[in-house]
Amino acid sequence: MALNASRKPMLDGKECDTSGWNMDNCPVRDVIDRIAGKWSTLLLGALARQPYRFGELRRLVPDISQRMLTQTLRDLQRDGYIEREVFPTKPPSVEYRMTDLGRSLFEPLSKVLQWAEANHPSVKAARVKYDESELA
Amino acid sequence: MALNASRKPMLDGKECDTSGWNMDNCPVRDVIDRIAGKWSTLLLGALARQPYRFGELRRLVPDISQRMLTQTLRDLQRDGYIEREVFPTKPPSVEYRMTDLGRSLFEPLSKVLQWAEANHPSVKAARVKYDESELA
DNA sequence: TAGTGCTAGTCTCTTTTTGAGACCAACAAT
DNA sequence: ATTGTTGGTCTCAAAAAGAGACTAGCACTA
Repeated sequence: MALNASRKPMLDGKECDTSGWNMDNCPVRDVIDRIAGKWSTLLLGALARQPYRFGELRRLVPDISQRMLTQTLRDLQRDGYIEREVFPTKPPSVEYRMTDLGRSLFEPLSKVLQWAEANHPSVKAARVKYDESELA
Repeated sequence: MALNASRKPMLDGKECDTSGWNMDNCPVRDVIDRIAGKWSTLLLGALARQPYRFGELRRLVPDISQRMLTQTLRDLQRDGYIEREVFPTKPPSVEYRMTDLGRSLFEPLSKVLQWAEANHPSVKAARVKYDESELA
């Protein structure tokens, strides 16, 4: 197959698809960069099921540091995906729960998660194949 | 609203949903952690449209360093989402194109991207609201 | 024929991000 | 009196990412 020499921009009518992504005026990056963090989807997945308290989330995701848990929760809250409520119990307890916006996001996001679970074997196979061809 | 005191695990039948996410035996994290990178979705979005060469991608995403472009492309290739083909032209040129697995992933992923574009105003509004309540 | 530019990277250095773990105050239970 | 629990913050070390110089071989130009 030859290298496509006549490479035109190919703006195929769909302006809202991936056609306007050249620079940083792109709103998609602004949103995606936040939910693309290492822990964001994980916490969103947990809170999509039910509300959790800080310590519960920490126990649920054992390999997250308190620092990143605090920070990620704050970022998710700032973007409006989760809510934070403080209860005046003896040691004050804090509950995190998903907002409507968060649930609306998690709908398409969960599809990606389901894809990941379903296609994990294919990805692992691709890695093995790549690594074998590399060490040659 | 009171703090939900009787907090049972609430394994509601759906085992494949977000119920098995407690530890690192989770295959979802293994897949998601790779496509959750800062540049992964961006490059996937570009290559979903058409194949591109290294320099073209660099020009398309001006604020990525060559280092991260190389590395991200390699990671995406290793997981089987994209292919790399070298053409023996005078200065050798390299073309990157999406695989069937990559296209299969991009189907649900593009839904999240569409969500991001559609709900960008809501997210920006949530940020403003949060920042205002913080500086108080 | 010397100079310049193009290709797709790599190498090194600096800056940013993340992780590990100590520390906090108040109150409950032992 | 000590220990544990709450939801964090703070500091320091390690890892990751960004910036920019550098490479080789060939084409084009002056």
